[in-house]
Amino acid sequence: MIGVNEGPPANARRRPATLHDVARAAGVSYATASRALNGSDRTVRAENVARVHAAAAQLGYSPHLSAQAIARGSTSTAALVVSDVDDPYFSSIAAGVTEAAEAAGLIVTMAIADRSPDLELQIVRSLRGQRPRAIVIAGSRIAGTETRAELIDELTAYRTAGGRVALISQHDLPFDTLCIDNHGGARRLALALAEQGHRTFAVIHGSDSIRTSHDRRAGFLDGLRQAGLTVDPRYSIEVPFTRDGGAAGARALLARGVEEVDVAFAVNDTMAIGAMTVFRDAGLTPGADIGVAGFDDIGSAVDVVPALTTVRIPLRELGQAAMRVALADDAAGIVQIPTEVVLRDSTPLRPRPGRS
Amino acid sequence: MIGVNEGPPANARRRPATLHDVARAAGVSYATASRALNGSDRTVRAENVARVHAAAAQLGYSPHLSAQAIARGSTSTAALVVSDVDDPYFSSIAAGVTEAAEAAGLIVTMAIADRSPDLELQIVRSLRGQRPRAIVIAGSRIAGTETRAELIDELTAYRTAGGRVALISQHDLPFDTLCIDNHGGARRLALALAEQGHRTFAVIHGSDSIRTSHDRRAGFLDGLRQAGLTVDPRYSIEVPFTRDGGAAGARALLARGVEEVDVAFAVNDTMAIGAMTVFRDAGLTPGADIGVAGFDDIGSAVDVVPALTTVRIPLRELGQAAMRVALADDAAGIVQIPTEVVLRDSTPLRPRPGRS
DNA sequence: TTGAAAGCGGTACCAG
DNA sequence: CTGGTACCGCTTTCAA
Repeated sequence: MIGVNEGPPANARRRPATLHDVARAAGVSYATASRALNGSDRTVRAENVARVHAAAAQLGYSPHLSAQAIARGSTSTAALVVSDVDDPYFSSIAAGVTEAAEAAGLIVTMAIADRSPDLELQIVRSLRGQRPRAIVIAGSRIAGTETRAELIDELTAYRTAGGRVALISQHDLPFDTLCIDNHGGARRLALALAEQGHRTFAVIHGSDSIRTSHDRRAGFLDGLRQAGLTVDPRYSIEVPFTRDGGAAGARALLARGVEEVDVAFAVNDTMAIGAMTVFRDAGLTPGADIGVAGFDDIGSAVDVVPALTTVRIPLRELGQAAMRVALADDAAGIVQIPTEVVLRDSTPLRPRPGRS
Repeated sequence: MIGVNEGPPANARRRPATLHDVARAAGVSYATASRALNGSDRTVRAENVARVHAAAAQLGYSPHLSAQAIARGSTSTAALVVSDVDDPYFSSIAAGVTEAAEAAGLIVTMAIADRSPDLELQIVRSLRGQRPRAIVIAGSRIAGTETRAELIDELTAYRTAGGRVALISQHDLPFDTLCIDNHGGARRLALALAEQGHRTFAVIHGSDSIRTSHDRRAGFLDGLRQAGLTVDPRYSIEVPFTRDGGAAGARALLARGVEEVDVAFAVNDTMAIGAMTVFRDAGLTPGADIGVAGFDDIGSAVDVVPALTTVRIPLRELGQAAMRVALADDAAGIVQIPTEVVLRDSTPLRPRPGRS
């Protein structure tokens, strides 16, 4: 068939076939082979196309993407930065981002910033070298970080060079941003709970320097205020923004006496779930003795018992939207992602009897 | 300072700075700039190094990784293929893989095969063009897939060209593979449950064409056999290998009558959790009226109520090990990843009273 | 220690 | 429609 019979034994470690090899094997010129294989406008005789493809298959040719990138001046890569894939919040977003990227024919490069602004900056720097078509960053920006300015510089340089960036939930940076309506969602949650008759609340939250935590807490308090209610400062507990933080918050709450509390609102679902476990271990039945609510609606929110009342964020869609915004030609500015209150069994329909 | 003052307005869309620009700005030659910035052996006068670095910073220079890759003949990328990131099993693995890759200074490219062997093949093909240093594939291979041979071809070509591959849990392919001890883990689980006094079991499993499901079921039956027990075929239920599949399995079980069943073993945790929810909705208390056990020990296994008895796989470590194996110089063959039975509250310490 | 220049694998323009 | 060839951005001999 095709004349390829020189070379070392079949399974030796061998330099991958180049376009040159393919062209020679097919008996056509370099340029023709290129056109037949990856050319945009096909002006190659059918017979030659066939020969080239046959040769390529025979040789196991795979176009060198880096070489293409350099020759074409653009890559087929998009980059994603998350704080931690092994967290349902981020993994759902990552799934969405990846879907949208693959739909656009892009390979996605993922980096994990491990909740460290320093690492995040370093990652963006190194990612920039890849010349991805877009960079999507999902993470909980920490207020007043020193690296903020440097991150902005880096992203600005990237964008100036033609790159596109989209941020998830880091409002205050000058780039297209998808904002979750943390404040509004938490506010509506508070109103819904007040409507159910709950009167006494605890808030288990992270540091106010974590914007997300701050906004959710503020929104919740706002909602309560709207309903003519407040939270006793004793019941406002700051802990790490994690499952174990939520558990610690619940323990702190127990120590301060929890008889009065109708509902403990934890600013994210994993914290709420951690808290629920602690309450249960202390002999309380969540949803009966004490209500618990979270935020995010991660997958397992429906699998815990009782199912968790929360504020739903369409995480996967959010990820998709982020990549689409990044890839779009025109700037999107701030895109608000709506949230939705989901009342489940972890907050009883009525507060415990004997209350006002 | 450094003489850069031609060019369009500052924030226009501008071609990213090249090494050439940097060299000119620093007043040194192209080669010197290269050496100062990314050269391995530094034989550049300190003063020039400083000038070059200053110019690079000034210009926001970022080395073009594709160009480096092509010039050096090797990339700084590793690739990961998973079935679905938005699944705690895979996201934990992905976290581990990424950790190990970043530790090795590699950027990771992640693709999602969506549990489709076709897509998986297509992904590997396209990934090969990236010339990653290693490809790690985590997915549940489906027996007798037509694409199997093509996948082997593709990976073989990749490896022949100097690439390294590691597979997670797809025993029968001729590449380094990390195998989870599914059979052994399930067997030991069965023995442990038998030891607790349980006698009647149900198995909720996926299609036998899913290797993982098959092995776990077989192992479980083996363990029971060792304990002189069997599973009534009526209680062996085939459903999709997903959470909803588990739920469906539980419903089927309820329809067949569940009074006799001491423990329902679902071949993975998400299935078990789905089943547990169905049992509860049917008025049964998991862990009291019926035992439930799973496999994997995903993060939420401890947060469901009752906490789930399962077989623990060190998922994150598994991911790390996979990348390390892939990156290592010498072939590892088959690496067995041990599993560990974890008895929790979802399987009561003793079977219900009134049983033998 | 430095500069010039030959690649690396492809793309795309320009004549034939 | 096809072949020749000038790049793309960077690394790395090879001389100077």
